[in-house]
Amino acid sequence: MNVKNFDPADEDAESETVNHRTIEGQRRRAKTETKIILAAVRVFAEQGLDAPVIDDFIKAAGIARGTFYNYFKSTDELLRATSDLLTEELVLLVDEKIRSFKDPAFRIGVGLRLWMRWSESNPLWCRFIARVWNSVKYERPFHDIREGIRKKVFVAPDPYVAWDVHSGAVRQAMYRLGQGNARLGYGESVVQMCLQALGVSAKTIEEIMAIELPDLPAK
Amino acid sequence: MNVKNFDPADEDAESETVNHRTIEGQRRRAKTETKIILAAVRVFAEQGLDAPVIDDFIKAAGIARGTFYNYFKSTDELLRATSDLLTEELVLLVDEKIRSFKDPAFRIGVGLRLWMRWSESNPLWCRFIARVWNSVKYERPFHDIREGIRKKVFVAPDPYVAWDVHSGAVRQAMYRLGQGNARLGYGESVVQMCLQALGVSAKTIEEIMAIELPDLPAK
Amino acid sequence: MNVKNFDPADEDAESETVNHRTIEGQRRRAKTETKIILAAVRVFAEQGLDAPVIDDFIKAAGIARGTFYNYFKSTDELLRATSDLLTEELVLLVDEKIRSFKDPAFRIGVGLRLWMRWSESNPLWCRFIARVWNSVKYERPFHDIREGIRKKVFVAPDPYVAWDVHSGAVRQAMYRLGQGNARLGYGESVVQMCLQALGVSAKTIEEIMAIELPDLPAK
Amino acid sequence: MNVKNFDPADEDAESETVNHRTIEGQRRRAKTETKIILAAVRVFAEQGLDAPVIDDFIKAAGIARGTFYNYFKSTDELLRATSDLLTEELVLLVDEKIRSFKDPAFRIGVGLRLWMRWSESNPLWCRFIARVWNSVKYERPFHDIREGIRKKVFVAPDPYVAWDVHSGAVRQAMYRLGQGNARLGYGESVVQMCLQALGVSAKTIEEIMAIELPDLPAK
DNA sequence: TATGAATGAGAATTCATTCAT
DNA sequence: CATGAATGAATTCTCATTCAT
Repeated sequence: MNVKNFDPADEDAESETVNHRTIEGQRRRAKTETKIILAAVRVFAEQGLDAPVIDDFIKAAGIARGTFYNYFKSTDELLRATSDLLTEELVLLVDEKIRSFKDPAFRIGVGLRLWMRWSESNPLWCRFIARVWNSVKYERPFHDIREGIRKKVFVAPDPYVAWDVHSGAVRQAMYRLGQGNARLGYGESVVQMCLQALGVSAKTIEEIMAIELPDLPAK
Repeated sequence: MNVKNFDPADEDAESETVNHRTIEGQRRRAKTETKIILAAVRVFAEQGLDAPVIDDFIKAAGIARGTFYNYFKSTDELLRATSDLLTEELVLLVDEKIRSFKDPAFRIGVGLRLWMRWSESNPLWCRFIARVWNSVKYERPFHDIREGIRKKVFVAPDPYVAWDVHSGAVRQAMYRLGQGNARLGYGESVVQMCLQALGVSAKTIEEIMAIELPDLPAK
Repeated sequence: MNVKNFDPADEDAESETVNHRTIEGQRRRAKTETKIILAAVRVFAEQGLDAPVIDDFIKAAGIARGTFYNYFKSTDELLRATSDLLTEELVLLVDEKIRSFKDPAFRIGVGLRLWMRWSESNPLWCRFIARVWNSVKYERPFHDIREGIRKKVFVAPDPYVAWDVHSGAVRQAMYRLGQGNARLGYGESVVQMCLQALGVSAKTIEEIMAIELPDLPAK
Repeated sequence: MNVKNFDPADEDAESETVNHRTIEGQRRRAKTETKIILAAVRVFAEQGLDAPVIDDFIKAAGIARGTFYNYFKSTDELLRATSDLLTEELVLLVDEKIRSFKDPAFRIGVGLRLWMRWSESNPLWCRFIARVWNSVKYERPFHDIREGIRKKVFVAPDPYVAWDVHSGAVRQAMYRLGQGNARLGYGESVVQMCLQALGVSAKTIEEIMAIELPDLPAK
């Protein structure tokens, strides 16, 4: 999770990102490309981001060496595509479910609860996402945090610090879930502490946690 | 004083020679190892943590190809050793400075302030530590957090979640400082938010932040 | 004639192309493997069986460094493959020529005479075979020996001992011929003594030695 | 087992060899040298003759790298020394026990029986000896064979062929015993077949096998 | 003599990339 | 588009040998 830099200028980054994603989504349905990316998820999750070599991907995908180069010029490009695909789905889903909340604390809180629920049922996904964390592009929460600070819903010296603390905590939670040794209810506890970190009052936290979550579609 | 053996003839020239050789050997060994690690710091600084190859290290250290393998089996092992050396120093320093605080909130808070101050003047060090974060052995803060929760100084569902949120936030701060684009005072802000995350009251946070830090020895 | 499928449309261009690619690939693969092995024979001949390094083989075969590893993991594996190729030829030849003899003594005797004649004109081949002796798979002679003992044609406590004595003697003969300092008629003498070792009567030995051998194809 | 060449001139080789051995035996008592050689036996037996590197020997012997070079210039020199030491003991023993037999068939037969008995209780020794076979210097049996042929005790076209067949058979027996899967009485059977190979009559073989062997000193 | 750190030439191995089919 | 054999630069790793202590 990375806010590119400390320059608060690019307000419209979000809409562009969404647009980009949709188009990519279309193009990517091509059978072979999807096959490669899906195989890549496993490979990256198992071996990390630097270790795997092209051979690992083609074996996992069951394609020929040359075929790989018809789709990706390097493992790095594949990594980016994989990361995009895996994030896209959840990001769109979460953003849609929380659109109706006006209070940024509720958007952050409920959004994170949805995120954690998804995560808890996909350790492999967590392992992957924890590894690529700093190159994942997902800026909505940052904007919520900024808005929350402006509206005194959150207590923080500035939105960048708040974002780092918040996203760092979530990333570590992803890592933990990826290891598979988190206790039951771990995700909800993480959400509570993240809200507490943002200075949300105990009462509001309680309200947020009481909201009944909508069902997520199965992965 | 305990004299093992009354007969001085038993300690002949041979055994003294052997002893001398052994000690001398150990000294030389330690010297070379340090030389390699110190050179590695430079190399990692210049090239990043993944790029350098063994050739880079031996050139920087001014040693022979084979000598490298007498000490480390891979660049990864070297990275680990380097990190250990770099961490050890700060860990000892911090632990010593905060020993006198009885309140775990103060130990965590002041300890983290010292940690951040050091970090802010060593971006390279931050890149290192962010990279090897999950294999760094530093358990004192976890014990402080557990104690703090028990004593109701901290508010958290359980110490493991609190630790994940806390350490995740710090790690992300390390990453940010390693990038070199944090604003002035970033470190102190991170500390405040970490304390807030642990449920420390605003007043206590203020007290902790008001404590004048001792000077750290220059790196 | 069996036509699997009546509808010729099922076999579209794609599958034919794939099939063609596969066959073509296999052909090329076999060609390169043969090229490497044939070059290896020369290299082993010039340098002996232990000295040559991978570089020697790739230079002799005129292939790239990496290509070698597409076929063999080590020089040892190459040695084995080379020996297999070289043995196979003679084994098939000998077995075919002696098939008509009903008496195991004649099969062993004539087979060995053919083997020795071939050996005497190929010292290099002898060095090879002596080197890999214990991993050569050639079981026909053992079966002949067992049958011979059962039929009282051979005199031996048990077929395993007989086989060890017999094969040890032949192996040593291979070694001798590989050294290149055997006298004229050495091979025939070895055959006589091997038959004598198996307890064949002088008269039968004489008969076996009197048989005119068919020509062997030139190597 | 190697008779250097086909030139029957060096009649006095034996006495020189014995003399040489005795002197070597004295020199070799030096503690460290013996330690190295004894360790080398294990190493060679386990790894073969080409595979082991100096590191293997110094680890097995528990000495320093440099110390090795105070005694041997190369692994090859060590191999020769090891081979000499291991052969020497048995060779002297056997030669002494059979000195009284006037008939070369009895010398060969009883000598081989002693050799096999020793071998059957030392699989490690067999493995080693099988590997170095062709560089072991032991010429007494060759002289016996030559004498036996001259005296019509043995039936063979010439002593060199007889020697090859004989020594090849024994070597293979060493290999078999080294594998540890020979049946009880294997050694005696090998002796019988070796005598049969040399054309000794069934009756004489029986006599030779009936001789009660003297005890061998424990290894 | 014994030690073991240091050496560096040389050998083994990997792996991204090309390309004819 | 798919295939997979071929490539060779880059890198890793081994190991006999030296030498100061």
